Amino acid sequence: MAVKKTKPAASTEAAPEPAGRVDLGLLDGLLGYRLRRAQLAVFQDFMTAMKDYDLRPAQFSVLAIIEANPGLKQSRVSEALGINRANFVALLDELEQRKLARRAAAAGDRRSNALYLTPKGESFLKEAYRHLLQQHERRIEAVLGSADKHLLLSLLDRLTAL
Amino acid sequence: MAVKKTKPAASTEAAPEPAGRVDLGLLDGLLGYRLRRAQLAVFQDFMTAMKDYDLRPAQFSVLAIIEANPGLKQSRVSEALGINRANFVALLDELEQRKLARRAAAAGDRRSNALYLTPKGESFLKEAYRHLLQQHERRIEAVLGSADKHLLLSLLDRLTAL
DNA sequence: TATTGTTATACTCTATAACTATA
DNA sequence: TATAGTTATAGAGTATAACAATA
Repeated sequence: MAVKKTKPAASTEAAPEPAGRVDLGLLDGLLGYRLRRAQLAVFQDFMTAMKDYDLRPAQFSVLAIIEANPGLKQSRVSEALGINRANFVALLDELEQRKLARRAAAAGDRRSNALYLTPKGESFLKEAYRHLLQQHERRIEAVLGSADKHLLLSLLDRLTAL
Repeated sequence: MAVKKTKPAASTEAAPEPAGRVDLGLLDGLLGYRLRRAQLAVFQDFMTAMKDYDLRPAQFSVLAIIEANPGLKQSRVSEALGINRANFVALLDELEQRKLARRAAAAGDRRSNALYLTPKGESFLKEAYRHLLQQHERRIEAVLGSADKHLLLSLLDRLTAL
């Protein structure tokens, strides 16, 4: 972000700047390492785009699942996202306090909660998603292109089935 | 992993099992979500393969960087891996206690530590990596194939540059 | 007996501030 | 003044155990 230091000064004492690039060694061929770095970069970009909405990836995913499956039981939502049901409680509490989602009585099972978006939650999610497409996914397609993005998605799905 | 429940029993009361699959909704097209699921699956497989070595991904990455860049300063190692220098201290402490890596005086700067693998660390890393190739990367190539794995690596690199 | 939502708890990761010794 | 390593601390994310209500 700042001005690039050219640092051409040839000093007399041994080079104070260590060396050129750091060699990744064995890490270079490991898929997990490259996957992690890419995932961190994408999540960072996601959070930058959602900063004004105060929405983290996990929160967005909960809203998206509820929107697509209104009335789904709490346990099924957390399970679908791979979130421990105990940890899901506080996550949902916050969305409920923000009036984006709500817990309702589930038909036929008084132990369960059926989850729904509030009208505010519906419009909030739609607008957040629109913004996400314009900012975040747009930046991704700028470096990948549409064809390679879909190619990447299919490659990732094969890994998820590991 | 367990036996697949066929559950063909047609009960009289309304279907107790909610529905078929959960719809991912907006999540389906989001690259970040798919990336995260794939990364989690790959890290899980990595940890399974490294269970007997008691080596987590971050620990492996530190050993790999030091092996490829012996004598590199502590701050440069943590920086190369994107690990906060404050958090790197305990990580390195453990590797040093296990006699896999060591801190040495850096030539020309008494503030810095130069990092090296111990002979034990060298052979430990080599063996862990050999096992990783045989178990972990082998399973990955089984679902991806060599060509698609390299294709995936190049796609991921473009994202990391976001 | 088993399941749903919940609380409590602990352990890992990550992020920031501040100290020390050096530069 | 600035940097390298360190400590302390706080916040997320994640995992397990146990409880009450209900099935």
